Amino acid sequence: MQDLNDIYFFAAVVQHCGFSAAARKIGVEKTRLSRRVSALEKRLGVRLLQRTTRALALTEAGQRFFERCGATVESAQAAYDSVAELLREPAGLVRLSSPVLLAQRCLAHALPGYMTAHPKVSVFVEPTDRTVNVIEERIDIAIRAKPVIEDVAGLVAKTLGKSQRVLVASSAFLARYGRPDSPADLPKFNTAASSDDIFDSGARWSLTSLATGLDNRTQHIELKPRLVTSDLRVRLQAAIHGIGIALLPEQVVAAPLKERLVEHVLPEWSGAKNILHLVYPTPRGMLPSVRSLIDYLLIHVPAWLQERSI
Amino acid sequence: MQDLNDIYFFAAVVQHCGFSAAARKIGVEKTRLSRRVSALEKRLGVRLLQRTTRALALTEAGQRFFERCGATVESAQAAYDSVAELLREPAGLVRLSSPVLLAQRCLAHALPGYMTAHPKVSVFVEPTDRTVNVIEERIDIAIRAKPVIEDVAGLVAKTLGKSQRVLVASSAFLARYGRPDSPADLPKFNTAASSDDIFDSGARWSLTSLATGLDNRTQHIELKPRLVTSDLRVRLQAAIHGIGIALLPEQVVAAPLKERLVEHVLPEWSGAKNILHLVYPTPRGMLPSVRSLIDYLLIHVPAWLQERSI
DNA sequence: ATAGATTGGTGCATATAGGCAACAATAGTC
DNA sequence: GACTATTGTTGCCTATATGCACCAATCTAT
Repeated sequence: MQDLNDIYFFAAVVQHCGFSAAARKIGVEKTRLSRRVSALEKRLGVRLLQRTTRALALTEAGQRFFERCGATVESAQAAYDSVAELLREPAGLVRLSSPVLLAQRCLAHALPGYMTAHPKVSVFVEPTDRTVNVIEERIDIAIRAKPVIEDVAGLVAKTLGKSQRVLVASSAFLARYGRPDSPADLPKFNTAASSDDIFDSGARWSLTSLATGLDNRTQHIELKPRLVTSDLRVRLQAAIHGIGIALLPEQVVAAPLKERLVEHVLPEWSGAKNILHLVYPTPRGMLPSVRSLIDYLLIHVPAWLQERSI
Repeated sequence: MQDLNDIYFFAAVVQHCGFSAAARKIGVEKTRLSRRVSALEKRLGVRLLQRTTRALALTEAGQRFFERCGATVESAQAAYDSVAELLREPAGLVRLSSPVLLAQRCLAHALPGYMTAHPKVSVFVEPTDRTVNVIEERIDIAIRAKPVIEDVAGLVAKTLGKSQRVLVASSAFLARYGRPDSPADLPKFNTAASSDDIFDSGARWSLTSLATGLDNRTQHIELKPRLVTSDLRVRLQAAIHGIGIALLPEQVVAAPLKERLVEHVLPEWSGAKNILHLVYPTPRGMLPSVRSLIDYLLIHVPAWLQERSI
């Protein structure tokens, strides 16, 4: 492959009818133009310009070459312009991953406001409860709800809020298998756990007593869950249909509790709080579109969390 | 303006899904690719690639940029290919200037053979008796008929043949004004001279005696011509119509002499021989098309001159 | 004419970019 | 699960390219 810069230099010399004129226009030394064009001719093995001290004329080869050069330089300029446009203002596509329920209940209401404010931005929402690989899956911003914020190199995390997790099960399940008296009883029951709860071969729930008093402490319970999935809705449905006891965010179970589809189990104990947070690649060279959506989410998601339950 | 090579390097990295793979494919050091892409990102102010040690993914900006890069690189390749095609074989346009009469009588017959042999070559013939400026007028090959071969820097000259120049005038002219007895008589007569004969304010004919003997020498005659033109046909017609005495190539006057439109004047004296020659720019980077036409002309024009009179 | 300004090109000192080797990090492998 | 191979990156040294000053040639203008 040849040197593409020489194409640009040659085109400039032709367009401005001379080395000196071109040098002044594009702001480089004329000696550079002279040498680059000479090198180009040498590599091509053809004279592109017939030059006397004063007159400058294209050869046939130069004419042909120049006709294509224009397109090349314009094309390159278009490439630069296209990213410059992304930098000037929020524009282009932003890929956002979010837990399924959050996407359905919060983002669905919050995003329209953002998109109206930034008409040139398109947003792609990937609703998933998986812990997505931000880099490989080309996600610009991931919203995650996990008990701990993982510290991955090259990624930045910002907390949006926290959500209590509580134990629930269906009335039918409790009627049939009884109720646990304490967290230590839980391993005797069928449970539906999150993939994030998995430790070694089993799962672990860290439960904290809500009761004010001496026993305000945490117990780590090892389980052999009957169902494991990262999907909240699946775990909720499992609880509703009597598969087992599930540990779910209180915002998620608020409505089912009200409708008596499930009821609290060990209500004085709660699971480790889920920390809802944003994750995005290091802000080196971050686009305005991504920046603006992060800023928007940092304001609106916590606000939304406070005024409603998910 | 930005660096066009970086576009190529970036496109290569994306196309081959990695720095190392691209480096191997296009034959450069991976370190170079790494540094060039980094520099490109720095100049653009955006991250184009999200890179971990193993995975490589385009950012939104990188995606946009890459979409245009392809076109740019292909366009550049097309530019190089277009001249490479001219170099591979005789092809493209060759611009040829020629004295008018030579073009009409010789080239008209000689060129078809050349063009049949080289179907990809187009020839543009500029028929003119002017001494064209080869460089400014973008002439690839000039055929000239002049007494002396000018040595212009950057141009090469090749002799095709010589043509005697003889003095002619119409019978009517001679009947009316009489005949010169010697070259020294010529200034008394009206004459039609070439632009090339002009010296200072007047014109000069250098006449050489053809007679074998002691007076085989040259006389330089200063004239005040009544008509001056570079066009042979105009001078010939001037002679035929009795404007004055003209000094014309013998091939040019052969037919008119036979038809008795003109007759010889001072037949034992002849003008300085015209040297018919090719002039073309220094063969540094000469195209096959030009080279082949020069070669063809060097063979066929002298041959044509020998077998016929112009 | 003569002088001045401008053209494209060249020699030399320097600044920059590229190549080699080594590096941390990771994926595959036995 | 330790090991190997490969990834992208960085330090250092050299080769290359650039910038400055100057040159011959040429056009312009008084």
